[in-house]
Amino acid sequence: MDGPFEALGDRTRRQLLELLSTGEQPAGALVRGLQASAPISQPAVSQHLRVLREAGLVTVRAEGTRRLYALDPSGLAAAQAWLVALADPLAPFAQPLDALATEVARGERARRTAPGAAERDGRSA
Amino acid sequence: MDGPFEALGDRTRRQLLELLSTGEQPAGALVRGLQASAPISQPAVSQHLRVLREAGLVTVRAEGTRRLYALDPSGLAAAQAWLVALADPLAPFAQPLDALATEVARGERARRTAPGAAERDGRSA
DNA sequence: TTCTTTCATAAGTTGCTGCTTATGCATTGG
DNA sequence: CCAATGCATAAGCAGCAACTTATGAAAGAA
Repeated sequence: MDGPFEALGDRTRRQLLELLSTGEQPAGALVRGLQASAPISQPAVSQHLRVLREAGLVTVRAEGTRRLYALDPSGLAAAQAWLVALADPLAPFAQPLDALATEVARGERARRTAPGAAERDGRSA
Repeated sequence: MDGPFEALGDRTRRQLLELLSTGEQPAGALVRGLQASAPISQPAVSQHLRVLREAGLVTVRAEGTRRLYALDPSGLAAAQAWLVALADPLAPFAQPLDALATEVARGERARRTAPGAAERDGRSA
């Protein structure tokens, strides 16, 4: 299991990504976040995070005794690129990443323009 | 197995979608298309097509004794919508389809307008 | 130091998923 | 009519993927 789509194929992992969409979070917070929906063990979450990491969908950063996870835009862009290439017959699957990178970059810029978006960690609202 | 991402999680099914990106095709052509890459049986392909259909990623149309398959844009848009919503903290997962539709539509237009000269103002990547 | 917290890994089990062969059901053609 | 083509479904099986409990390593607190 290596690709982004294989990682995205699991519901629990998608839920993890949704939790991370609010910003960088330690593994423990993610465990509690998932447990709010359904009973799951800490090792199970750790294994899911490993899959997401190897798929390039999240990044990890050690801070003290905690591991801070965050979305990896490049991995998400790769997945989006593939979907965009599918819908567009003009773009073959040679190097869809370029075309998508443009698309994503534009979205980024548009989003940065809007004020107020900086989250440190902390509990979700 | 019901969602689009579950369906996209399989490599063979993604290959089927790539084959369909060139346009509507009968099941038999898809079988031969896959068999060009790796040995696979006709029933296996039929089962994969069933999954894609139930996930809303492809549509079927009977014509005589053939079944013509085609990409289902709505299903693909739904998957894209989710990915875009992820990268955009401002858009919760309430109705991400609207926001994404806009984004995707813009990309479509941009691509159709200038096939090849995409990076006029963008920085190199 | 020892205890606690935070997280990853090891090992083992179970259920689902994707594959196969065999078969059935339409549609077309002789 | 019967045969052939095109595709779906049935049944069964092997492999993997996700889960569990148990354990260990690293960093801070007492």
